[in-house]
Amino acid sequence: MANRHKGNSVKSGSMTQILTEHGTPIAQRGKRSVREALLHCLVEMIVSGTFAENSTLPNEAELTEQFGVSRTSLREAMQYLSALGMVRSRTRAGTTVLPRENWNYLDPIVLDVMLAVGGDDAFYSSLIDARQLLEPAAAAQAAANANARQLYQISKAFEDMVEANSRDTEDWSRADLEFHTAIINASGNWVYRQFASAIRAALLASFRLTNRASQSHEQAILTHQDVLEAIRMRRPDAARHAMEQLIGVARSEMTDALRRARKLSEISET
Amino acid sequence: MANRHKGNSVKSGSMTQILTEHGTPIAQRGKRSVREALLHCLVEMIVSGTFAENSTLPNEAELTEQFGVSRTSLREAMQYLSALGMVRSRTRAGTTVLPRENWNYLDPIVLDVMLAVGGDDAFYSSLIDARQLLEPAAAAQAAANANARQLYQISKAFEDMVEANSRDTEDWSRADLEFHTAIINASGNWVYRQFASAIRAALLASFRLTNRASQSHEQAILTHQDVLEAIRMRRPDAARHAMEQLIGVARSEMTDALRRARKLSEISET
DNA sequence: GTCAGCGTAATATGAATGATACGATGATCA
DNA sequence: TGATCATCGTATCATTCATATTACGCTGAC
Repeated sequence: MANRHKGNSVKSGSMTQILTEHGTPIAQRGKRSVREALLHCLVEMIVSGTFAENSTLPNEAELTEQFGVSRTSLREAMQYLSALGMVRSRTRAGTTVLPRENWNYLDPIVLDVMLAVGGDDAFYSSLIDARQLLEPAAAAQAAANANARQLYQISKAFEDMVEANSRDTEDWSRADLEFHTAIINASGNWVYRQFASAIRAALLASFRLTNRASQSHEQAILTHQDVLEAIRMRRPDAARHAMEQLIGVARSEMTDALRRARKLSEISET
Repeated sequence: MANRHKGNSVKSGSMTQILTEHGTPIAQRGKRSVREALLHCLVEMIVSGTFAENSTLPNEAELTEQFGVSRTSLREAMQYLSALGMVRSRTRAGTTVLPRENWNYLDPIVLDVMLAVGGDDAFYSSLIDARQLLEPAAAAQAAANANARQLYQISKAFEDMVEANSRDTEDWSRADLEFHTAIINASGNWVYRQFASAIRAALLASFRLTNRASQSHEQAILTHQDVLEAIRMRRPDAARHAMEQLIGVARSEMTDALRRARKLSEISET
């Protein structure tokens, strides 16, 4: 699965041009701008290993030809990549892919690709471990410090969840996501806030992996309500505990889903 | 203090050109490349509030003129900024500064500027809160999972600290920093690893704020040793506890230093 | 004959300039 | 009020020059 990236290439005349997922060159992309499409493509190729860590990328001339973009666009995409800690360019030496430990995994683009490529179990368990550490602390801080506006946002998200309960739509996901984001924001800690994107990614992944029964929605609403009430009542310890419970459920759901997914892929391979 | 940024400007003829901290235009910068200098300058102006949140920057033509750089360099810097979540460009609408909650504070450049500009107390307390939450967890994980190479790196960093004890030089800081980084890396959790840069910044800040007496070095070595031993002996709970102690000390040192710094600035203002 | 040292050429990124395309904004007109 | 169009600023492309670093080759001494 790891090497199933979207960047295929096709011989046309003497040069090979890299194509996007729909078989169209980047030049004729859909809605996305050149830079966006190119960037996404590059991130994908790096994450998937087409461009391995510590390897040197083809030089700018080759890349512009392969992708069919101007050098300007390519270089701007490279600047973005270097801000993500994925590449480093030096004159004459070329552009090299940095080791993964330098990558900014919290960037939405990187996370998206990471989830799409399908990381290993360690990827998901790291994510859930981090959530179980951070979110209870954030909830406690929120209970201690949240102002009126922040409390409202949390409550609003919860009400949206309740309302979306019956019609099991995308609204539920959005509200759930907003609930957790609002609590982190209410914590008032900018470091915790940096993780909002990671938690967002974790939730999106779990939504995709687990097809929640609506019965489990009822259960989830109760758990979320515990968190909300504790924060409203300004009881940090209660909030922390309630959030620990909530993430505990999320963890078991996630591991179950992963086990199912793994079993499924094993069957299909035999 | 908030608006004391390095980007001064001077009238020369009909146009104003922005100068760097040494009074030299970016064009004649020292070692740094144009992009680096420009980027640093822009980040500084945004963090310090010269370009306020949600405000629209001058258009590219004006900026190129003010900074004395080409449009290429400016745009590449902008790409980097947009990767940091600090700006967003749209055709015709111009490029706007995004609200702080979107910024990637964990990026070394942003952190550097943040520390240089001198954030408020909430900035530092968030940092230390996050450390107290994350590092004990990372230490526990490291005790459980670290492989031989990772253990060696932690030990090596500790030995460097011991060696640097007498000569109270920069070596101590480097070793201390390496110690904490190595533990986080050994945790095997990529989410925790994203914090390495933040912790690095926190340590650098504390080195600058607190002029540790060498007696406190002796004390620090003992505390660090506790952590190291616990990890070596594969005792997660002990490692967690030892790290909690360590960060507790760091916290009190930091708050003391901040109080002193605040008092000092009050005196100098009267 | 081999290797150390130095100078130069080749090469890839860094930076500047000019031109064109595109899309959003806001004014104009029916 | 709503559709159309002029305008302005970013997006993209093409081309050129500058700069840094690598790599090659030359020379000379041991």
